[in-house]
Amino acid sequence: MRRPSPESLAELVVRAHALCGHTLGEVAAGLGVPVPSVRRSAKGFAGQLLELALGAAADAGDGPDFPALGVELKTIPLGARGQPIESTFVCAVSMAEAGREEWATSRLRRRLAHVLFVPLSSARLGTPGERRIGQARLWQPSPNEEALLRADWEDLMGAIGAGHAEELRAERGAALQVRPKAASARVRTVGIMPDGAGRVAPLGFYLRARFTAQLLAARS
DNA sequence: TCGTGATCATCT
DNA sequence: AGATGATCACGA
Repeated sequence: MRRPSPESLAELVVRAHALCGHTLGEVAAGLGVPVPSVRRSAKGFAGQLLELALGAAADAGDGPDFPALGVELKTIPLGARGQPIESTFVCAVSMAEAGREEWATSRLRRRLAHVLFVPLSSARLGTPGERRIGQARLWQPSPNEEALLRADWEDLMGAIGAGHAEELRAERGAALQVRPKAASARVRTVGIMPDGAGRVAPLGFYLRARFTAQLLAARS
């Protein structure tokens, strides 16, 4: 089912471009993978199918999806007008270590160092199998983009590290935002309260749709 | 249980 | 309509 790993960036891009114009149903059939019939239960299906199709590592774990290339894979749902319509999950916030982590070695910076964005029609426009893949784009943050991400990251992690995670709203941040990221709203994990360690709701970093729209529009 | 893959459901 | 907060599936 899973294709072999690409040996170069060029090979990865060729493979991604070969998928352009095809539906998830077509790709799944080629790999012998069943397509979920219930949309509500199909969250994550697009990303996982493309991992198989492009030969991402089976257990990337904390590392990039393509370890040999240092590249991360992200799918981007597009609305009828071709614009991203959802934010993009990047990684979990290290709730317990928010005060000690540094930008240069941060999980978020590592994950966004080199990304293959694969746009595809939104799940809201059809069944999972009908979703159509678009033109992939390999991206690395420009100095400007990195400065923007860093400023947001330092602001948000600063607040979390100071014990203000519970007061953070999704409105905070220009390119990034933090939002709940858990199986349910009742989940708690070890984090930082104003007076020390405590139990807090886990958060995740997301790229705002208007930020991904800009980077997809920029010329390679 | 947590992190990664995301989208859903609802409120404004 | 767009964004926020909540939720679903899966593997280690």
